[in-house]
Amino acid sequence: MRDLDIAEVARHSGVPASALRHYEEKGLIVSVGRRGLRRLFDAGVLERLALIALGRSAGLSLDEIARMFAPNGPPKIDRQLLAAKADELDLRIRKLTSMRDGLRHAAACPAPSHLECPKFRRLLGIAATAGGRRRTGSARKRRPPHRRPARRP
Amino acid sequence: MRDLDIAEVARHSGVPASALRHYEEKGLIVSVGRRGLRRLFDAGVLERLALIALGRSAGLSLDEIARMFAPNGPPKIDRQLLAAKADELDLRIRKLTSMRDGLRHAAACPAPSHLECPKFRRLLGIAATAGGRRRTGSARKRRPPHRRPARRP
DNA sequence: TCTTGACCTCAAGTGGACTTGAAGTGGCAC
DNA sequence: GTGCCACTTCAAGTCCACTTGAGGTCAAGA
Repeated sequence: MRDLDIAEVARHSGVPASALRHYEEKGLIVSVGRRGLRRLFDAGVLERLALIALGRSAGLSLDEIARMFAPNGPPKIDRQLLAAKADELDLRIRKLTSMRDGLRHAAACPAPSHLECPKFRRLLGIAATAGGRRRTGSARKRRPPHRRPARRP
Repeated sequence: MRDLDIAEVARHSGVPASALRHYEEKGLIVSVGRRGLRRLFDAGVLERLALIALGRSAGLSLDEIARMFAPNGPPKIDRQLLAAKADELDLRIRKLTSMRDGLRHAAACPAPSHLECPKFRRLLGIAATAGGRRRTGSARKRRPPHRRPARRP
């Protein structure tokens, strides 16, 4: 199979060229050369992109996906990570399912005010406990703060 | 019930004060006065915050949630929006479910390379079609671009 | 009266995954 | 030979829901 230039890869995969460059920068894909300035990719990149799409829709970050790929070789998938992600997904699915059911009910509930409907109130409870801060405040890199000139009195 | 100051609301609701200020700025909650500088909230704000949490975990943006609240009155919930969000959730649940199953399989699959496993390859197909760009490129506000000085030859 | 410290405001930072703009470059058709 | 134009690079913009920092204020306790 002939190598594909970035436009061809974009066309075949549906991934915009800017995203492809971004993936390359992050080490998720590798170009095999150039034609002029233009990147050339091995046809195998399409499979790799499918794999990336898979990871993304499973909720993996690009960094996590990158960790699954050996530097240049074939994907070396970490089974433990996979299983853990599956469990995570399972939890998310269950939360979303109660949300969906609650929402459906709320959309159809005849109670004059939702706050008077016991089902709705239960939903509120679910949201409060199961709902989530997504940002878990974990290990965030900090940058030096900005300064503002002192206010004149 | 006595009015609550922001710290009390934060304590009772689990929502950080900075977020409460943010919500007030966005019009999601309203403070009923001040004690000194300190915001005071009606106790009803707690119910409202539960409602907000509900909306958030259902995938609504703060703006969407704001639209559900009458300027000052009780929540006026848009049943159509709710139903639509429920459908959206349903779709997401289904995607996540195939992902989860695929992931589980991949974690256990004995094939030497995942790419050789038919199940895994099917999963790749799902990811490619069902997977998603979340950013749908819809009506994004643009700001004037930046300029860079011309590069010297 | 003075100190304390939790609040206040405003502006800017943060993460993640890209996208966009401006200016430069080079293969290819003519 | 030359013009086109799709590519290139780099930096900065975008979205969203907050958080953070600096410096200011004031109610309450000592």
